[in-house]
Amino acid sequence: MPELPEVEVVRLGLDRHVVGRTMAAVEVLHPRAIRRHEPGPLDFAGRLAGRGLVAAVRRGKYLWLELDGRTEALLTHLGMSGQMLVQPVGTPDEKHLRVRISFADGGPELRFVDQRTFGGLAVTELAEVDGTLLPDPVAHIGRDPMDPAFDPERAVAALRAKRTELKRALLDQTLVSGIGNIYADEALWRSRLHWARPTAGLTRPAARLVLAAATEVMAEALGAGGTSFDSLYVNVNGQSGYFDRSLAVYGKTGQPCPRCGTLIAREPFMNRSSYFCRVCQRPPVSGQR
DNA sequence: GGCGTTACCTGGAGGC
DNA sequence: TGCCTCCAGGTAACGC
Repeated sequence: MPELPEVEVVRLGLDRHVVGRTMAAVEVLHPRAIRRHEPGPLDFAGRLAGRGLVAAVRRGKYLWLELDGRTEALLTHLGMSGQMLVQPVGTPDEKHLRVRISFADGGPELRFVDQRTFGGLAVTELAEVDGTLLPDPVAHIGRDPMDPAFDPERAVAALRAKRTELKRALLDQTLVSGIGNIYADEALWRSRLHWARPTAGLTRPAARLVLAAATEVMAEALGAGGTSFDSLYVNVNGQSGYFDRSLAVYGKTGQPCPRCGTLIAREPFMNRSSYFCRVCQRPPVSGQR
């Protein structure tokens, strides 16, 4: 599942393979893939054809390609299963190919492939927010820990100001962006905090600890090329990352905790799952978890 | 306004 | 073999 490290790997690939090139034609094979581009497929294709790509930028899990003139961008969110692939012209279409972008130089084309269609593309306006040029739909997203302007103490304060469960706050992209279910569970395990711990009453050191752990685990994952459990997550060349070999708790139900040996537990959380160690990560007293 | 819940979507895995 | 159900989960819309 693409979270911050996986999206950054894709951004690096786009920066290398498509920035500096001019789009020639855009083919939308599934309208849902551009559902956030309200004027529809014809407008989407028309606004991209003939335009140059000048930069590949990311905030959290959002990724965009700035268009020449720097007033618009091709915005992407990979959702759960989205891939941005750079493929030689003539390569057989992927089963779930949604959008194809060909280039004026006749070189490799850019393909948006998405099995579950939670992801999508849109052409959006760019506007300056807090000194940074952002697509409109990204304006409310907080800075991520890889952002040079990320302010850890501001994030600590925002986390402690919430009145909810700790994991729910970690997944809130308006506080700190880029953290998804996998890295939230790993960060909580590293900081020995239970996912249901209330943010109210969370000490400043504890908040610093869990945010530092999230930053650390995502940096390690980036170094490993991202996390992959199946063929759904790949970089622009179609290669999977291998950070999943380093995960301590995510998806490890029934396996021993790498720290104490207790079997890893799984509990339902927000229509998904939380993986944790019942001994290392003591549940909050009032929650009886 | 803040928080919690739900819909969206597809395909693999497992049970019967 | 075929059918059914469950599960994966990021985001936005909705209700309280």
